[in-house]
Amino acid sequence: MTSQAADGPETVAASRRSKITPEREREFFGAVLDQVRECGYDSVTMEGIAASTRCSKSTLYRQWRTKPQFVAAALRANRRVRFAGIDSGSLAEDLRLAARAAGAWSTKDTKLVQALGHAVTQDAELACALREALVEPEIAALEEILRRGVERGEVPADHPALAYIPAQMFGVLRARPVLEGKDADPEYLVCFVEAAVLPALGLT
Amino acid sequence: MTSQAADGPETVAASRRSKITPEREREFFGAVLDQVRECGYDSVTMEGIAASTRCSKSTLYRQWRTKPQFVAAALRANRRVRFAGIDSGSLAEDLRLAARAAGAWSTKDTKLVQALGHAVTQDAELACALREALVEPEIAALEEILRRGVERGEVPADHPALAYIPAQMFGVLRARPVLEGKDADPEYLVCFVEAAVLPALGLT
DNA sequence: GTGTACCGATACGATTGAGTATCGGTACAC
DNA sequence: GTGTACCGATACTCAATCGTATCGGTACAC
Repeated sequence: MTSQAADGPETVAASRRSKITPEREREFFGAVLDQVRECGYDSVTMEGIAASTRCSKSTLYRQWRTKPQFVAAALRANRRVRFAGIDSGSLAEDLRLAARAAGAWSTKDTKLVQALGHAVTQDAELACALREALVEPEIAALEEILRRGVERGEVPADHPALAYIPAQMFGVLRARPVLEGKDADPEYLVCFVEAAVLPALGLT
Repeated sequence: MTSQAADGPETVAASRRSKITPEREREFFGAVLDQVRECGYDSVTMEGIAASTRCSKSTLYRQWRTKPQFVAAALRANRRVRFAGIDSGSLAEDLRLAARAAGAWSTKDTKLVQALGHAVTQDAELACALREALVEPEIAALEEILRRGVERGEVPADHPALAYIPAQMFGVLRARPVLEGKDADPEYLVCFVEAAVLPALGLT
C-alpha cells in the first residue's frame, strides 16, 4: 500500500504510476472472471464490472485498453498450477492425486473454458491467455508426472496409451457436465483413473 | 419430414400454409448453423441470415418467433445419428467403427458445441435442442453398442470402465482441438480406442 | 500551499442488433 | 376475375454496449 520506496531513480513515476493496488487489481480480476463464468464472455460488460467493483469505467479503460485485453490480463493473473508438487513416488498414486486436484478445480475451470470457448476464436490474445492460464500448465505438469513414471520403469516409454492421457483427463473433465449434468468432482475423476486410465497403462 | 411444424389449425394448411418448401427451410437451417460454427451464437444476426439466404427478416420472424427458437429449430432439423447401424458382431470392431464415424463428424460437431456452449446456459430450449441433436443420440447409440457387447459376453456387465466410455469418447473428441490444435480425425480416434479404451476393457 | 496525476461519476456519441410494422407483389383457390 | 395469404423489402422502435470526453475531488511530492 504505502509506496514500495526502494525503487530506482524514477521512483516517483514508478511508484505513483497507478493508484490501483495489487489487491484492488485482484478484485477487478476476480469480478470479471466471476462474471464471465456466470454470464459468458459476451454478456460481461465493462459497465457491469465497474459497478460491481465500485470503480468507474474510466479506470478500467485507463488501465487496460479494451475488454478482451482486460479479460486476458485477468486470466494471466489467475494463472496457477493446479497440481503442482505432486510426486508421491508412484505413477498410479500421482495420477490419482492429479485427478483429485483437477476435480477440485473442475467447476470453476470448466465454466471458464466453456464461457470463453468461442470468444477465444475471435481474439488471439485472449486465446493465448486462456491457454497459458488453464491448459498448458496443467498439461505440462501431467506430462511431468508421466515422465517420472516412465523414468522409474513403471511403464514403457513407448506405451501407446501414454499419449492420450492428457486428452483423456481433460476431456472427461469437460465432458461430464455435458453428458450427466454434474461436475466432474474428485471422486468421479479418481474412479475414472482407476477404472480406465490405470488399466490401460497396465498398472494394477 | 413434411414441413408441417407446430402451427396447424388444420385446414388446407397442408398445401399452402407456408410457401417455404422443405428445401428452402434446409437452406435457412444450413446457413444459420454455418454462421454459428463460424462466428459464434452471439455474433449471428437475423439480418445476416436473411441477407445470406436472400430472404427477409420478416420471413424468419414469421416462421420462428425469436433467434433462439430459430437456432433450436435448425439444430433439431439437423439431428442425425452419426453412428447408426454399427453392428459388426464384435465389440472391439464396433467401437473402432464408432470412433471412425465420430471422427468424421468431429470438425462440424465440435465447432457447433463450442459455439453454443454458452448460449445454452441462457436459453433452455436451445440447450434441449443441442442435447437432442448432438449429445443424446450418439450416447444412446454408443450405449447400445456396449450393451450388445455385454450381452455377447465379451465384457462383464459390471466392468468398471464401461461407464466411462461415452464420456471418454466425447471428451477426447472435444479435447484434442484445445490441446493440440488439431481436430480429432478418424485415425486419431481409432488409435485412441485401440490404445486406451480396448485395453481398459480387457479386450485385445 | 501549490502542482500533478490519478480516481470516480456521468454524460455522450456511435454502432449494433432484436423484434415490429407497413406495403406492394404474387401464387394459388375458386 | 377476385380474394386470400404469404413473401420480400424496408423503415422503424427500443435497448444495450463499447469506448471517449469532461469534470470535480483528492492523495502525495516538494
